Amino acid sequence: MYTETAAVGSEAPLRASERAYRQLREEILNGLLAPGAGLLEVEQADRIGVSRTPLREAVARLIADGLVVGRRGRGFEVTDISVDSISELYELRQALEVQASRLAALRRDPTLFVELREAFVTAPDLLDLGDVGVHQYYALIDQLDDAVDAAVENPFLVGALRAVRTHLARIRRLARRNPSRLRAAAAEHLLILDAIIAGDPSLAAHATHIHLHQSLVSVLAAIDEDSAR
Amino acid sequence: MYTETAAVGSEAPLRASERAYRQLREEILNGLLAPGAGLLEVEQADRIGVSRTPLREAVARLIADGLVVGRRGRGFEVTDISVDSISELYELRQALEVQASRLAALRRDPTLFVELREAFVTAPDLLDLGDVGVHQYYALIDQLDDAVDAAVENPFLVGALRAVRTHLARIRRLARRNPSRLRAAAAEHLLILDAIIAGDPSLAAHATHIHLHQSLVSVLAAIDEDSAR
DNA sequence: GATCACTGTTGTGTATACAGAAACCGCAGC
DNA sequence: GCTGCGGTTTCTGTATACACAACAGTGATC
Repeated sequence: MYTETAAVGSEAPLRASERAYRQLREEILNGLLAPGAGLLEVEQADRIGVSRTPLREAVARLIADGLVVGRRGRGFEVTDISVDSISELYELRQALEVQASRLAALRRDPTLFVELREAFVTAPDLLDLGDVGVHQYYALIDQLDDAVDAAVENPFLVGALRAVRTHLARIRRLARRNPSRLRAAAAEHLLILDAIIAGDPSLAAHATHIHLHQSLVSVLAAIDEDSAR
Repeated sequence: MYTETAAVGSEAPLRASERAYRQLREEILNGLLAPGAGLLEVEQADRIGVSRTPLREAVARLIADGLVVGRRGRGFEVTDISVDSISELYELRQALEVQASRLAALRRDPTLFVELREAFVTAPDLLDLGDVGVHQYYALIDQLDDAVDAAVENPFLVGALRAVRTHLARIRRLARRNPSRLRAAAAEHLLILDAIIAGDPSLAAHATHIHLHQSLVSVLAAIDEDSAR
């Protein structure tokens, strides 16, 4: 469920197992270690520069995260992403995010969300700024996620959401969204924010439902396009 | 280090780390290791009869399960269950089970659920049979859960549900339900089953929502009673 | 020419050794 | 009596050694 990551701010001398975990995780998420790639303990331990003991701990955490599966017999491999698994992930995501939005609308402190709303109003302009703008746009979404998480105040729910977002990050790499979708998404986010600010849980839930539906449709279309190309 | 391989025919020679994991998990779930109990690597490794290496792997998995938290500095401890955390868990559970019921209603093969329905019709009679009957009743609920899981056919969602059920098992120990609640629950389950059999996702969702609401109310009341006693 | 058995190699699973760090205890100082 | 400090002890984090199991390659047999 939630693999506790040590506090970020203080750069204490990182444990070897933590280093191995972060590096492998990073490499899996950004596609450097491709889905289905077979990994061997010794080989990876050697590469990362730690001994097998901490590497094993790292792999155990990755397995718990669902990023890696143990292989019958020998070694382990990076879990692969099928189109089916994307729809499945979104079914879970729907359930969690809808609930989160609902609870956020009930428990939010409006001030933070009002601020975020202002940012989202001007978000579409970011998309004219090229790659940097898109990056800022994604950062804004992360802020929204964080704000919702904080408002929800539920470790179980937030933990489950975090797990989903981990897998989502891999999917995002598969199908880069087009600007028109991002513009539409900004509008949808605005609607969700309005509902949360208004303290209307039902509206927040439905707005989130719609947003995720559109998101899934767009992701699947993008992947379809890519594979047809 | 010998593991009795031939003891049970179907049992493959269990790895030490797996043994340690199962034993610790079991002991946490049935309350033998109380919430907040502080555990030391060496001490536990010694007790279970494995070396520290596999024990550490087991503890890592327990942390991922959320049953255990690393302690600042030294050792680790069993996560404790507050009344707040029960409500929080149910907020997650709501989201997941409602979605699962909805999807089960869409995808179910009716035959299995019709069978289950028949069993649930006579379930209240089990409650007159004392402890054995109650046990059978719980087994029936497990069967329903399994049937829903199978029908949903979504590893992500089912995985999240499994995690929730793990924590649920601990809560069940805190507040044993009274027979009248179990009788009411049987009726609620019947409603859910009917909705799934009818292939009515919306009804299944709402029936599940209600069931879990009642379940939470009853659990909280039971705990309140116990603590007042 | 193909299949099977045997053996060498490689990799995992586990135990253990060692270093560094955090808690504990006692003592001195206020 | 309480608090701050240093030594001691114990525990964790990591590396390494070893045993067993799985795979691959070679040779023998049909």
